[in-house]
Amino acid sequence: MSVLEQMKETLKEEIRRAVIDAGLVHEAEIPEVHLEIPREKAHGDLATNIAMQLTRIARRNPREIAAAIVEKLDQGKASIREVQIAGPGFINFFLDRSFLTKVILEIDQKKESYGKSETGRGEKVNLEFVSANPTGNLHLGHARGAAVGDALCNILTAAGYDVTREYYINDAGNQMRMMALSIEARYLEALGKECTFPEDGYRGQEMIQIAQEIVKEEGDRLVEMMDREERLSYFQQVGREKLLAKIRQDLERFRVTFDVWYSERSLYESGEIEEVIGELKEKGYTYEKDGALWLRTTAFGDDKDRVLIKKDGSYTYFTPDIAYHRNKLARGHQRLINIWGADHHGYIPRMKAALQALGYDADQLEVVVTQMVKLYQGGELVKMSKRTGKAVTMEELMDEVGVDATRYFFAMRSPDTHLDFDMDLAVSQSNENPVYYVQYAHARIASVFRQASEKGLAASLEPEKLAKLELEQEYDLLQKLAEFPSEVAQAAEQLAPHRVVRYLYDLATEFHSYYNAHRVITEDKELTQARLALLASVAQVVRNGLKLVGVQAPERM
RNA sequence: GCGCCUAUAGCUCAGGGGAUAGAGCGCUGGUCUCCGGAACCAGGUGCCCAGGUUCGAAUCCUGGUAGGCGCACCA
Repeated sequence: MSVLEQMKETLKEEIRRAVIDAGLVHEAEIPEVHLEIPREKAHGDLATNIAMQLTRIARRNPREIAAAIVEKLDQGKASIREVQIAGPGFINFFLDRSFLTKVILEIDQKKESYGKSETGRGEKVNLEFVSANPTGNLHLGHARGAAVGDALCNILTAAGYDVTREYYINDAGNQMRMMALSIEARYLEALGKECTFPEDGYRGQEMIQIAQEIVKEEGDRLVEMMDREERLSYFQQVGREKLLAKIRQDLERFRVTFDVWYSERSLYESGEIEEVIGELKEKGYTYEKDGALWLRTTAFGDDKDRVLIKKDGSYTYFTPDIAYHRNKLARGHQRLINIWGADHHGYIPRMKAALQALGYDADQLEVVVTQMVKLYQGGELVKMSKRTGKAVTMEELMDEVGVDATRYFFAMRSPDTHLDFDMDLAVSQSNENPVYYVQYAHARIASVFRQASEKGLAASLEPEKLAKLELEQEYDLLQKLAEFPSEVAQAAEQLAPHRVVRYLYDLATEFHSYYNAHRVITEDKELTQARLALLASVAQVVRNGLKLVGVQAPERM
């Protein structure tokens, strides 16, 4: 637990005790004590609304209640410098400044671990994201999913969850055949043979490229292959490998890696699909109609029942997916988190229904839906079309915008905002671009340290020296640094990576403001050493925070 | 028609029961003998509409309106 968290716990306990001592209400009636950081600095470092919450039970006006509580409070116990009653009945606490310099020691001690917490208590969480079909390259929307998913994994891990990062490979089903047909057409085309492109084929450039590679590697020997099915199976196999390799390569460049790449096909091979159908039948949630096997998902709030086995005997996409989710749970994950694009959100109720039919709790599956991304370039909306395969690929995005800016821009917004991605802004190396603003804070500090070491100066952690940090802005910075672990924990609880980005931006703002107003390296050696210690802490937290969202913290830029 | 997401400043977005609703961009003016000006400081307008719950609503509920996305024996 961080120093701030410890202090808050102590203070909460102290408030509870004071409420009881004041004889306001019975112990069992006390609601949970909330401590919040007030927006307004004049309202102290921490505030509680407990007096207002108690109005109904204690049947007195909140300011009176607050006064009674304050009277019983032992201020020394929780590093409190001053207590005020304000507004409708808030109790505002002002912290003892010396307490806050402790955060510098804590950061120095924990280094890259500062920000971690135990709120997740080691709970096993499976986070599945991207999971794009191996039928083409990754695009804009996948990039958002990758940025959000990876940041969430990092944040949940930091908050003490045991996270498995997983990619589900849809390598079975119709789309794989379509992929093979598309490559076949491109292959024949590359050899100058007559062919018609399949109507719903994949028209992306990558298909042409793969076909050309195959021509290079195999020549025209596949044309001679008498058995077309055999040929298609070859294209399917090779296409899968090549496309998957490219996906993996793009993701790695984007700094995203997975613990598990789970193949849909393996569920066919292991018999788990048959198994799960058997289980659903056994539990009585299936029925036959029109030659198909249905799952009664309406029993769990879905709009309509869903087909498991089509009348041609094949499975719908849904069926292996049920087996897959069951598999993830069977592997010991208490919690499943999926990152899905908005175009799949209609799928959520049936998946939750299926899990309930299997006897699981609907809440064990949480789906973070990332809304659509609109790309703007030169002030114009960049049009995309799935049908023609014309779309901005993740690779192009990385080439043009860069990984840092792309990841920052996606992580910066709440997943459920409909995002306007301004490429000109993301590319611009100017003050308009928020990525550089945060990175610049880090580079600037690194620069100060280079200057300092030339002069033989280094940070000092001696309490007498740290006590020289007496400016209001230094105090604010220290407090901001102290909040970092709970910010991360909150981002984890709310599955909201943008909170971390927000925090970093605010921290950078406070730092830049401070840096502009005060010199770090001065004639006063002890003060210089103390300020260097403060800056080292800021740099460490910026680094740790950027790491969570997958953005680099440069020493120079 | 039904479902999900969204609606906050000119634009892009935070805030999601509490005290005077914030930030960036853009606009205007200012800071620089000094550690990196990709910086800092100052200045303006705003919670889609109507009801309801509450001591208190931008926040929760209901009903509208507008936009996005879904509504397959496709994946």
